[in-house]
Amino acid sequence: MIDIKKLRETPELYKTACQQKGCGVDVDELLRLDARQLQLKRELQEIATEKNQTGKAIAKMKDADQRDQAIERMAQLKNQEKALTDEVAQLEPQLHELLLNMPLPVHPDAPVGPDESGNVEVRRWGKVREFDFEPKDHITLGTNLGIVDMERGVKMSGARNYLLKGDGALLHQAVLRLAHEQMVAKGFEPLTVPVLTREETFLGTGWFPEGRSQVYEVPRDELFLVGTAEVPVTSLHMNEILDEADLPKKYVAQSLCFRREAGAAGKDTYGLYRIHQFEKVEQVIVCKNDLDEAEKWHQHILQNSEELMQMLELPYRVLEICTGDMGMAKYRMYDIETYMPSRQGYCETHSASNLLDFQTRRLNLRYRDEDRKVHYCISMNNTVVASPRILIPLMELYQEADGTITIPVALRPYMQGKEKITAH
RNA sequence: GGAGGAGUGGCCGAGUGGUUUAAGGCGACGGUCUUGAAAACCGUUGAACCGUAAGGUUCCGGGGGUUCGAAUCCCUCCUCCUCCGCCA
Repeated sequence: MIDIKKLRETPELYKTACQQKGCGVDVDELLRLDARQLQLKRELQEIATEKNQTGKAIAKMKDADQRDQAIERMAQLKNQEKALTDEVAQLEPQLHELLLNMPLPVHPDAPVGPDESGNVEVRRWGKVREFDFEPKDHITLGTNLGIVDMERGVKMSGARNYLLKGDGALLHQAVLRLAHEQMVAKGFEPLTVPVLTREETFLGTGWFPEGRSQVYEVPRDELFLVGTAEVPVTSLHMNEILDEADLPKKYVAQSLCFRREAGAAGKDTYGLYRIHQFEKVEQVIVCKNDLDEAEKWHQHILQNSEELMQMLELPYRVLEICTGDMGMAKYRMYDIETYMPSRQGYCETHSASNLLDFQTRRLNLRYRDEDRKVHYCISMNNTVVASPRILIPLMELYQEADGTITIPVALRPYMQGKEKITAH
């Protein structure tokens, strides 16, 4: 949700944002409805004032005629009020709809571009391994080693489902545990959060209405399965006013994530890349409303994830996402892409977004500063690691000619010191 | 799943249709006093919106209704508590 006051002051800024992001709404229409709505509210307020006064007067009236007159006046006022209220009731959902779909203007340095082709590579780390044998893909490797089972996953749950077994399951847990421990060591507060949450958490974090089709519903209980812990973690303090002294809130949460992948039919159907259920360690920071400070934390959460990739010795690159590819809610966004041999390139494994006060406005998440003034917080988030997607580069880059997989040094403590995954 | 009870400001808590402008207390903040502190006393102490301002409006868990008038009465949803059942 954008700030309607800012929109009134600088509509051009928002028209630009709509253009740059290739989404959004008719700004002039929104302003027209907003002006009408303000006018109606003003008139309603005047009526309410007179109603209040008249109501109080009636209580003190002794004269019956006078009293009847006042009551009749009240009836008139109520009729007027009804007419205006009806118009507001008609106007408000339209206005709300437009506001919900109004994109957030971006950081001045964010690259402008129509789609992913406009994303800008910021840096690369690590050397992509050159194989002196024909490398296998993660499914072939995993199936041969008995650590990945796609067939039975599909048997039980349909396409895009899988299961991990033995050292595969352990490797999955090992990555998550390493990531989680690193974040706790950096001072992030660990949370376990609900993965079934209410609609308002999805609306508040900006997943709804746009991404509704991506989310599994449990209609009987009016709950939804989260696609990321970002939803419950960012919603944690919704409708609260925090103390500035308690900011920033730095949270890390590991959770299951569920995605329907509607509209992705036929895309990335092979392997563990695009699947319905996975596990993710997510970092979320809620800080005060200061652009410089937010930028600092945004870089911080990006760096945290890069450090983990470096511990895992996986080659990656950092992309700054351009306007057309970042989504309406984002102010600035980086992806980390990790090299995946079977996909012959760098593929997204992390996404670091600074959303400014876009989510916090929807969530009504605020803080009180030293002068006791109330402001909306700024929220941002980044993947620490998501598995099994990260197992793709891990298995493929660490494979040996004999079909075994060397376990990265950083993960060995989480796998009973084991160095290699072999068939048995 | 069944049966009861309850939601009022940062917290506790009064308020069963109109002098409520939500009493009173606690906490917090400011002041007086003090070398400093404590105590005592005095004062301040929610949010959103409209308005240049004065001021006004809305909010007593959410939504709807009754009434000239609702924190108060009715409906509904949510949340919490107690007991029973089930359960990792």
